[in-house]
Amino acid sequence: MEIRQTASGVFLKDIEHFDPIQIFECGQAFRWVKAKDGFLGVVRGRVLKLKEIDGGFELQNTCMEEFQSVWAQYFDIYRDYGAIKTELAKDDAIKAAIDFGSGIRILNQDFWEMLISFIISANNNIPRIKGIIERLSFRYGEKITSSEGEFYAFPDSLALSCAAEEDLLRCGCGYRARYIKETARMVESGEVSFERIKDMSYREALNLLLKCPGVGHKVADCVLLFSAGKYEAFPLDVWIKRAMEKLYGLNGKNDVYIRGFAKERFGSLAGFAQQYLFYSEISR
DNA sequence: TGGCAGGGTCATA
DNA sequence: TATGACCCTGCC
Repeated sequence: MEIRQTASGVFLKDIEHFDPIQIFECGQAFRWVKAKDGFLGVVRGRVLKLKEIDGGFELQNTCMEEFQSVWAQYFDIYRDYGAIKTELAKDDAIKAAIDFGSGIRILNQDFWEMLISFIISANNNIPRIKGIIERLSFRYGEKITSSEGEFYAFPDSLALSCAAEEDLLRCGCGYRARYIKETARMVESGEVSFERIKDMSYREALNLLLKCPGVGHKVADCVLLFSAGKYEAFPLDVWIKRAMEKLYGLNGKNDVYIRGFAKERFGSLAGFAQQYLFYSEISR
């Protein structure tokens, strides 16, 4: 892989296991949109454009310094996905899913944004989840003016803890409005924070997150996997259940059993397995 | 055009 | 441990 500064950004050449469509559509991110000549994302108060050119990818509206301090970690650039896939593919059943989503990477996203985004995701569909997040950002987030136009950052915890429930309802949050407000308060008070979560074991972190209203096992696993590097997390949703039933004959087994099965089979790589299975399943 | 299902969670029994 | 309700809206 070669990384170099260009006039318009940072160019990545010969990067393996990297497919923007798969990365942005494997269920982990809600704020990337397809533009006419690439992808536009609002990430940590910044707007990034990702464009495929000359057999590589250019990250526009950024520089080398910011690449090293922000984007390399965000895109998980330095992780050896080849090794992960080789290890997981020892299990024949998941091989096809890995080949299908071979360009997936697990993004390192903002803890607070993931927490609220996945509370919103409960019993909801993806287009609507994205719409709610956009409206919350527009209503409560900082405006970002970039060469690509005007965007709005994801609102901070103070903004949402102070928001009127009525206004959250107007953004389309529905019954999740009070969960968002209360969880925002818990984050604002420091009761729940990335600082605490990051140094905890997976199990401890899970138990802390479960104290937040609107956060069950699945939502907590998403937050831990997508923002805290807890790769043993295995978010178990209806899609993954379907995939696991088909691949491993787990029909009729309950969530506890399926999670135990995944832990046994995928171990510390369970989160990566989940992403390959999810993307493969929703793409059928 | 109406009715269903949707990246689950929570309360109740 | 198992059901049903739940805001709202895409989508068939």
